[in-house]
Formats: sequence, C-alpha cells, structure tokens
Amino acid sequence: MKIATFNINGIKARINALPDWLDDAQPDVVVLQEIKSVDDAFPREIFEDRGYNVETHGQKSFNGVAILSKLPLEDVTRGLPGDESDEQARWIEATVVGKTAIRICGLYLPNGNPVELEPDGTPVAGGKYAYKLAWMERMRQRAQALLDSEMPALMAGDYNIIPQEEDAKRPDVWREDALFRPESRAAFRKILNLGFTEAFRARTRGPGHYSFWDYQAGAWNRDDGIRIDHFLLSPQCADLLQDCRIDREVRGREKPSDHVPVWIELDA
DNA sequence: ATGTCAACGATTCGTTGA
Repeated sequence: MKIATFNINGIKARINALPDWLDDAQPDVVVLQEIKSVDDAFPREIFEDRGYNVETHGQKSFNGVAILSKLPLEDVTRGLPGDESDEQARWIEATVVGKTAIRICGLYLPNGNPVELEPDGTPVAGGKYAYKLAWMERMRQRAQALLDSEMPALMAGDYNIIPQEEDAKRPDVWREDALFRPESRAAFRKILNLGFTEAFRARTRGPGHYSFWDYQAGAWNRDDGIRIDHFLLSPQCADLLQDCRIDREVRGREKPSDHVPVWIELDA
C-alpha cells in the first residue's frame, strides 16, 4: 500500500497539478495539508472520479487537511483532541481497511513564527510559538493513545519541524526559527521517543534530502531546501515499512506547491 | 537582495500567513 503526504498550498491553486501528480504517482492513500478551503468548496468530484474516497476537514482561507483513499475509510475523526477552543483545522484521522487495518493521522503542525519569548525564555502566552508547542504537547498525548491501542498507526503531514542540521541546506539561517529552535526539535523528539519510527530516516541517511523549498530568493534553483514533511510509524506499522521516498522532481513542475510529496510503501 | 505565492475582502490593491 502506497501512502503519501502532500502540502498542496491551496486546492484552488493546485487544481491541475494535484490531479496530474496523482495520475503519475498512483498512491492508494494521500493526506493533504493546507487545502485552504471549506469542506463544501473542496472539489471532491475530481478525486472521486479517480476512484478516491474523500474526507476533508477544512476552514476558510487557511490551514485545512484531507484524506484521499482508494480503500474504504472508517471511523473518521476531525480535530486534534485536547482543546475544544482550538478552531484551526489541522488534524484528521481515519482507519484504512486493506489487508490489515491502519489508523492514519493527517496533520498540519503549526508553523510557530514569529518566535516570541519572555526575558526568561518561556514562549509568550497567546503567541504563535506558544501555540505551536502547546499543540505538539496535545499531539504527544494523542500519539501515546495510538501506541496504547497497539494497532498499526501512522502520523503523516507537514510537521513544520527540521529534525536535524542535515535536514537543511543552510542550518545556520534557521537557528532561531520556530521550525528549528531547540524547544521545537525537543518536542518532536519527545513524540518520536515514545516509540515511533521516522520512516525516511529508517531508509536514507545523510544530507541533501528536502521536502520544501521557499518560493522566495530562488530557493529551488539553489536547492536551498529543508525537510519538514514526515511520517511517524508505530512499531506495528514500522514492521510493514518497505520504502520511503521524496518526490523531489514535483517542485520543478508547472505551478508547483512549495512542498513536494513524500510517500511510503507498506506491506499492508 | 526576502528576490514569492495564495486567499480574501476591499476596489485594482493592501493585508495576512507562510
């Protein structure tokens, strides 16, 4: 089973590029981020015509996540548990029923910039960096519950986290950024260390592997990228891992997103 | 040399978010 994650940076802007990539890559399941659309405006027919079941969790203008699946989707839930007042559409879950049932979480983790800190170094309450870190703590709770279920499970999406220096062309320019600050990376490791496997690093080591290149300053032409789109696999899911790759060439196509798809192959 | 893109809601462009 081929499962992909893709931050499309707006479904309206990617109305041709996304179907074109789907027709090439033929994933069984895709989690999408930044659909930037309400549920009613999402062009589900385009994907249903290609044989995908479509589940969205959208909002106006910003954020928004979705799952497309050629296999049936069961027990769909929307929103990250732990804060009823959080209205940002960044989390969706469903169980994909194939040879084995797999719980799939699609996520769009908050960017967190600008970083605002008190003089003592704690994030300013109510600020975007505090929101990011609080969201990651909620995600950790949900991740632990997934492990406790002992079901094969994965969390895939735009994590807005550069895990290590080797995951950026120029780590020094990201040093103070919310994507690379120590608190952000520590929160990511805290989830990982519950017992998840980061799929890409289970298969490939070394620098030069990126999933995002800014539109600005010719970042793509200079290969000035970062790796921020990830798959975290539960132990029962990691046992099924066959491959993990980044569809880098998609960034060079017509009217690209600033992210490219990342995908895994599971023996499931 | 932050050099871009997308969505929106106001009026042909400014604001926000990334």
